[in-house]
Amino acid sequence: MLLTIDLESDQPIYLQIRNGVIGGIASGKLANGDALPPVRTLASELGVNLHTVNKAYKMLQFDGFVRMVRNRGTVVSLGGSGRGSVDFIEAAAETLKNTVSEAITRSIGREQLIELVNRLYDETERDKK
Amino acid sequence: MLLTIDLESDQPIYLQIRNGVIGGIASGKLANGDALPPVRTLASELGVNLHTVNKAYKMLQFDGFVRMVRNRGTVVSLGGSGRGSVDFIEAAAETLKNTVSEAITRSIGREQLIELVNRLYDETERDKK
DNA sequence: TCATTTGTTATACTTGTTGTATAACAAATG
DNA sequence: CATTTGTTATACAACAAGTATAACAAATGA
Repeated sequence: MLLTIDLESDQPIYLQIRNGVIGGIASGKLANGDALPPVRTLASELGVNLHTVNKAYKMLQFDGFVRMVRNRGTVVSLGGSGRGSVDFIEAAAETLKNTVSEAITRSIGREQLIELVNRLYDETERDKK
Repeated sequence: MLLTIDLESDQPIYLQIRNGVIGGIASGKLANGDALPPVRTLASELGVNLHTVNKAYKMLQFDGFVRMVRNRGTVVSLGGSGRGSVDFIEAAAETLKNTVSEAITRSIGREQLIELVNRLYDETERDKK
């Protein structure tokens, strides 16, 4: 199974799908040119509605991870247009800002967060190439 | 003004208030024992409803940042009980996981994210002590 | 004693988001 | 010409966010 979702999660299903695909690309399980399952197929496998998968795919397309072509399917397609890496860094800074603030109030030093970042890189890239 | 909020943000107002207070503590603008404005006062200053502020304060209390006492107000109170630092690290890992995945797909190396973490620590702690 | 302050609780309403359910449409393929 | 696959359009239910009011409870101070 390419993806699993957690209906109990506080994270919306369509975001879980989106993030799962991005995780698959990051870990090398999905490579440029690979086809994703058709929206109806994945929806059926996950037990959710077609629109929920479609929303995730469209977001991935908007962010430049895939291309959707009617009748041909949805294919991993990096390097095209889409939301740029500059935008990403800014968004990441916004997210991390809160994490850092809370870490400081809990006396968690930067070394610990940096160690966490390193660990997550290692875990994600472990099986890659 | 202790806090500013952005009504256009995709982040809920009560979270902006919560995060703003945590940011104030992290940066030293708010110290242990400092009183926060009464819910009605802050609500009026921000132009939002009393319940929105109350929700933020309750969350801060739940996470161990403040104590609310009827008729006495809401006071910064670190070090008590509340959600622990272990929980925080786990939550941070969950959040960072997606950021790291997306960074990898965009060929953003760990050095860049680590640099970002360092920058955010510096900016937050700049005026502290 | 009594008004004030401050958090607490309760009810109701509006708006937007998430997710489902159906159906039909459009283009490429075999 | 049927099939596949994404697209578009409604409609509906459930929930979250935010507002609006009102009343309650406990401590403080005049």
